[in-house]
Amino acid sequence: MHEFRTHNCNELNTSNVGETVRLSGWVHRKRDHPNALFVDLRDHYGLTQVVVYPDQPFYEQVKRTTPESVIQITGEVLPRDADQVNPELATGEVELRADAFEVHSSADQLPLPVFGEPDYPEDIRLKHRYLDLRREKLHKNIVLRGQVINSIRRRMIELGFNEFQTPILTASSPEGARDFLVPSRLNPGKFYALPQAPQQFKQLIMVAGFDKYFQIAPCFRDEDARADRSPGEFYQLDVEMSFATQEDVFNVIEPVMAGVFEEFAEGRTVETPFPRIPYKESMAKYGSDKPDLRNPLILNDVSDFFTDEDLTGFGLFKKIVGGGGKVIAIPAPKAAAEKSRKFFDNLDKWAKKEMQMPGLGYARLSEGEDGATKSQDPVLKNFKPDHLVKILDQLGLTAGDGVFFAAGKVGDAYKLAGAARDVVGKELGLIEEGIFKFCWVVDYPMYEYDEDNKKVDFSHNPFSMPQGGMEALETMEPLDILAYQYDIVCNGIELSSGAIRNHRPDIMYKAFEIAGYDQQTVDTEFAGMINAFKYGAPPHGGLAPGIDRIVMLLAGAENIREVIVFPMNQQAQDLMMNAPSDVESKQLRELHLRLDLPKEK
RNA sequence: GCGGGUGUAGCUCAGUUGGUUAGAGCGCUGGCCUGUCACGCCAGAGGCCGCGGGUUCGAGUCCCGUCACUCGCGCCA
Repeated sequence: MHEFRTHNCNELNTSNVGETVRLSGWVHRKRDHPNALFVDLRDHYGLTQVVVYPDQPFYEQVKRTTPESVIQITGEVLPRDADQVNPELATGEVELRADAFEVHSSADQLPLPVFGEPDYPEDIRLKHRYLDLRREKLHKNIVLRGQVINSIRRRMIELGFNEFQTPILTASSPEGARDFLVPSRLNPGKFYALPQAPQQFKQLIMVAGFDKYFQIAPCFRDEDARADRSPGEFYQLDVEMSFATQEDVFNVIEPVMAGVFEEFAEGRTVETPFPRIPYKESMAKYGSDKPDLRNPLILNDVSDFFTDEDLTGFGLFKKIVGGGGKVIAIPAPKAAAEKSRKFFDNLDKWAKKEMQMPGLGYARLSEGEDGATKSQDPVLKNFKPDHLVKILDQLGLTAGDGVFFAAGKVGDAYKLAGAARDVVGKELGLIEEGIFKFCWVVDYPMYEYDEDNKKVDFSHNPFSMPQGGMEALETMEPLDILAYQYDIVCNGIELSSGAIRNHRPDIMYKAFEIAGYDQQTVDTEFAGMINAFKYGAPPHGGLAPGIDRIVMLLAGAENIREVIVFPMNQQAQDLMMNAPSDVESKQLRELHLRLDLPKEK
């Protein structure tokens, strides 16, 4: 007989009755009765009920065994009487009678219970992650993560992609997010950077002629966390292919994404094909470049209705529009009829508090004595009747409906409107459930105006090919130039960003020139890549869907920590391993570093 | 860096207008119970009410500060 176990805890059934077997696992629950002590024994696979009778010499010892201790039971598999079968359990038709008992490891009082699935404090969960990971939901999420990655890998290999590993210690890049830096011992004063993504490497792999590449790649960015963004590190399905148009990339990746989601959908619908939404349209309709298409609400630019105060009797919005701003309406169908005034006031409060905006206007629509739709709320109260009919007509709203107004500078107004669209949709219960709604967001602008530095800068990825190529760069207004740049969005979560790359040195220099970088800067900052492109580079493109977010969606998790085995907290600390930590001064000396810490408050 | 929320027993939470000895469930310890499977019943142990200051005759409760966790903003080519 095996030293530890002959079966796992999800395995025994009526066919094993009469066999003498051995199980090892954790003490999940105990139920103490005068005639018998029941122990639910748990391992990775499941639960088995062990019954210990009082005539056993180890009876008292088992009774005193603490939950989560690791024990081993050897004994005979017994059938259960029909009225004692537990249909919830795979092993519920049998139980294991303990004839021998051994403790592998006994557990102290637990900082958090394993049994049950209520919420526990995040810091305790993270500090004792190994306990948290024993809990059913989290354990399942992590197993799912492994399965999703296996499925992705299988699909990519079947499509002829080659998986390579790229360096973890690489060079800092001036573009993009803040780098994690690693000091070089052998090169005093110089630093490696952890890759924000294997961006340049994958393009060089194309230049090297490997044609199709993928990698489940670790990426490192020293930026602050969000619910769907872990601090520090995350994984991407990094993909690049040669001689590929944007259409080719879509045709390869869409079935992979849809396939993976279908494989793990468990009854949820995956809508295909993914609609394609130009960036501009996405901003106008959803106030976001990651629209949640489960939400039926569509934004409406009503700025023009507020230009004439004689028609509106409302000066505030006129002022905003006159100053180049926008007034964006968020319809709230049936809200006036079904929700109280508090609902509307709370959204205004939310805009002020959470979004740190001046406020969110609203109007509730009701039927007046003459049968016409009216509003007693400030924004629409003094509208001339004809004018009111026009704006309500454009909004498609009538008595019983509500409407919110986000007003301000163009960027602010759409940002607030987009966020409000999410909140209103949720509050009104309009978000479709049990479905994955994907889209490609396409035609991102190549450049944007950087208000901070008062200059034109790349809006996304400087290595993207501008639509129209060199001619566009030479003839068009920079801010009007689009890029072959695309995102995959699912249920309002940005899953992936990608592009057809700029593989032509001449176009590259020109593109950087427009953003204010001279040729020499390009030559030094992107030396590896720009040099490579001078020796024959294939047209190529790719993308990089976020693995953690894919698993998060499939697991139905609200937070990305729920799909990461050992995540860090919001302050990018690993509470279990105590990272980051102080180091010995010897280590610093070897690295030629001296600390210059901020003064204690 | 900024804004919001939370912080009371090992864990989840309640705690009235500021008023006696701060409670419940789970867990723990002991006892009882003829087979449970979220077993049940009885008893017990367990509290720097996050921390520091203030107001007050009196603070878990009010005020100020601070810390921790978290959500968002900034940031994230």
